[in-house]
Amino acid sequence: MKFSIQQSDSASQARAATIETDHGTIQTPIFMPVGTAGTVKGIHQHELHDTIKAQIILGNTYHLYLRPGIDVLEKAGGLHRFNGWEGPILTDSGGYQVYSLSHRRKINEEGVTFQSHIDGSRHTFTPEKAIDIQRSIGADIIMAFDECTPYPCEYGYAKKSMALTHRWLDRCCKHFDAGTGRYGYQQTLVPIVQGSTYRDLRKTSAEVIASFDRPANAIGGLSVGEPAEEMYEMTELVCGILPKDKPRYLMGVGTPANLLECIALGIDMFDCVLPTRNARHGLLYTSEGILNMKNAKWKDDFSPIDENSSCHTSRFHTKAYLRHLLHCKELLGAQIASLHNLSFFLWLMGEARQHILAGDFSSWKKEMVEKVQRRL
RNA sequence: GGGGGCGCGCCGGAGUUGGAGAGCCGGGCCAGACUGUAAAUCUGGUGACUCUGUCUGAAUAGGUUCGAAUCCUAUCGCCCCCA
Repeated sequence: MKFSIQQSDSASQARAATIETDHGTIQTPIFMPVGTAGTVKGIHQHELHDTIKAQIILGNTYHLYLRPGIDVLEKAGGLHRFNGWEGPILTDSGGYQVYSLSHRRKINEEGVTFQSHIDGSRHTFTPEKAIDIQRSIGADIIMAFDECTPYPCEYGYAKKSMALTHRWLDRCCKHFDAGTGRYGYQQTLVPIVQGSTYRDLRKTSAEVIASFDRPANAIGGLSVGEPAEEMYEMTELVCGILPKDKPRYLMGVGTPANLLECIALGIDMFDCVLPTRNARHGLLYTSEGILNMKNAKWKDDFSPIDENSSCHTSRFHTKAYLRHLLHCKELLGAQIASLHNLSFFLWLMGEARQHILAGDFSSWKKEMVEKVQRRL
């Protein structure tokens, strides 16, 4: 991985940069669509490439390990070959499932034993195993195995959990550095800052993570229910400690406004299920604001879904038609809405980059944050 | 034409065989939630009103009764059987 900054914003911590991987170059700031089970739900690979202009997508270690299974992915020649996405892939390590599936796992020093949400079978994920699985999946960017803590989280627990995540990181790095990629291209391990919403823990964690001196760094454990202001506060604090000359990835964030605010704090990479999940549930993000496409008021509104969209489909189809599809639970409704939201998120990142390069990011951001939060 | 059965909420079903109902389960409809995806999911609302309460309500109109969705009569509608 090679990180090059083209332009740093003078009025904020925002920067426009590139991340080079063996599967292509990523222009930052970037939003990475989430493809948990080897697919960005409802989106075809050619749409990811041509319409949405995705530059990198996610996969998930826990989910891909359970299905289709690592043996299948290895036989396929890795996830890129398996799903036909030729760009870069980042895999989450399963650390988020420690949080989201907390009622079906047990955690100890060695690792985490999950009881499968599919068939109830038990599977132990150690830091070493999480690395091995991600090696086999063939992700370009591999995440360290961590514990994503819930919110709210008691100070004592947050501190112990953070220390455990740090010890696991040490094991991840040793195991990763002792191995090699299976498919002939470079893989990069990225460590994750934890520490819940406590300033002193976040500071400590950021310092520890920075000291590992990996090619990129991530911030986890946020956007789990805390107020946005707390998320910004922690992000700002951590960005002030993580090295400037390496990409910073804020995991699981967020809304369009969250993305813009966090770009200003120095974040380069984001991922979030919001654009795809909310699309399936009828919520659309546009440059003019948020609209719930299922609302009765769109019943006979024959104007385009979003006349300003970079996505042809959103300019071609009407609100009334999309509302109809969503009400009927027609698959095409979820597809169109997902295509729209992801197109918007990627467009927004592209605009942010252009304004950083042009030197007017901060004024543009202020105006945009207000617009994207309006309810239409 | 004769005989039998059944009519309650926007729809379907359950239940009610003289005594408690704005009320069970689905669906629809109306809103809301969703942030490294157990999520095409989940939550709430859905008679009216002057709304912490009050009123109306079991096809329609009468009747019996202390009391009727329940019993009786008529009318209307739907379903089944016979001709």
